[in-house]
Amino acid sequence: MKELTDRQRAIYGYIKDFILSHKYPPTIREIGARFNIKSTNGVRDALKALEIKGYIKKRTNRARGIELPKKVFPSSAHTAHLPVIGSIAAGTPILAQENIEETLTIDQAMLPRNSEIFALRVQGDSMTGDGILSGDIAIIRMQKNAERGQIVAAIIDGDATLKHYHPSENKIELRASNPKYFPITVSEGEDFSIAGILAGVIRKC
Amino acid sequence: MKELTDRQRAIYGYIKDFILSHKYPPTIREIGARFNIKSTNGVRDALKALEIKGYIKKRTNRARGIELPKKVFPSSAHTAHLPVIGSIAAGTPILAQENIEETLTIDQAMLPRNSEIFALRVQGDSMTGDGILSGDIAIIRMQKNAERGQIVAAIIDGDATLKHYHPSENKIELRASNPKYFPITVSEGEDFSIAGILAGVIRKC
DNA sequence: GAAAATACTGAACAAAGGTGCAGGTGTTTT
DNA sequence: AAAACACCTGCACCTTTGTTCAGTATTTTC
Repeated sequence: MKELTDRQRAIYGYIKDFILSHKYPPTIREIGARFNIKSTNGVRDALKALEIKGYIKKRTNRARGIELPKKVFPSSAHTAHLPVIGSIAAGTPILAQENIEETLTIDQAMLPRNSEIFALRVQGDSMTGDGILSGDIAIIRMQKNAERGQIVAAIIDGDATLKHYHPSENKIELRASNPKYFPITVSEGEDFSIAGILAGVIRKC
Repeated sequence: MKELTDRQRAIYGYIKDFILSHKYPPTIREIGARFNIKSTNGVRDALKALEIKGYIKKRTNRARGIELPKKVFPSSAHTAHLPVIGSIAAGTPILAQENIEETLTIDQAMLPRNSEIFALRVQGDSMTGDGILSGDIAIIRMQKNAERGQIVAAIIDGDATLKHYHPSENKIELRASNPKYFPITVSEGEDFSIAGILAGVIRKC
């Protein structure tokens, strides 16, 4: 990649920061205002140079048409944004907007591929035996079924809870890993479903 | 936050995905084209509803003027890349290239500010009492000193280990949180140092 | 059963924002 | 010395894009 002049580097940096913080590119006139360039054409010359040198791309005749090549955002290629669910509002789908507490960005290497993921803030100490503490964020791979013994995010009566899954002939046992809690037994037909299985844990100390 | 109608949710999802993949918001006409809405006003009604319900914001009279609240769209500027240390090669600084196993990208919200960070792959079950299992990645904030009881990454004889820090007058006790391990006692002058204190834990199941 | 909200069509208009042309002044390269 | 480049002014023009007005039909809410 060709060297930039000081002026070009400053303008390029402004564009990059602008897109990162605003989520949309600046207009030619906005760039001009920032650098005291009175004519739109002054900016266009700079953009032309940046495009020739491969730092930006332009969609012609499009408002806010500056694009950066993907490699400028290394993270976006290898990171995933996943919604963190606090509690689940009764009767809503898990990923409904009102359940989303915040969004977390993590490395895709941390996640299983080709699957839908969300994160659940853990409340309570029922799973301390598996190293899952209250306040941890559990990463959940969405799936409707689970195998015996796996840790599942189960929805019971509209509340989400992490437990070991132990199905038997006509009922399902959900076991905590902290011995002070008794297993929960769910009969078929009760308001119960599996939201997904545990794929990871994140804790901020 | 108010419930969305199916139509509104679909349009909202399109806007979100569009911004995520393009780094700029769609125009009213682009949304209309996607949903076969022939009049710009059909889209505007939907956007008006989304704005009233708090899902989007609009910059009036601005091209591509749809914005999402921050929590929906974490900026990729807010991610950090941190080196993951497996074992520590004898006599090398922790962050020496040969110690770095891989690099992890995580949300800066997960990290303490204004401090140097690295990550350590945990070996062994000595800290299970604190929910730290073998294979977990411990996030360490680099600092030379620690307070009594904190979990520190300690370097003893060139090996890194996580333990509770319990200094006394002329020796330092490093305690595991798994009762099957005895405390390690280090006298002053031994080859011992604190690499940092525990700031987080990440586990891939 | 009326009022409000949802979900559009269609047309016209206005502001925002990109493009093109005609220059100008230095500095660097050939 | 000529050519090329970096960096700029000023203005006109035109496309893109947001806004407004008028109207229709259906569903939801009170």
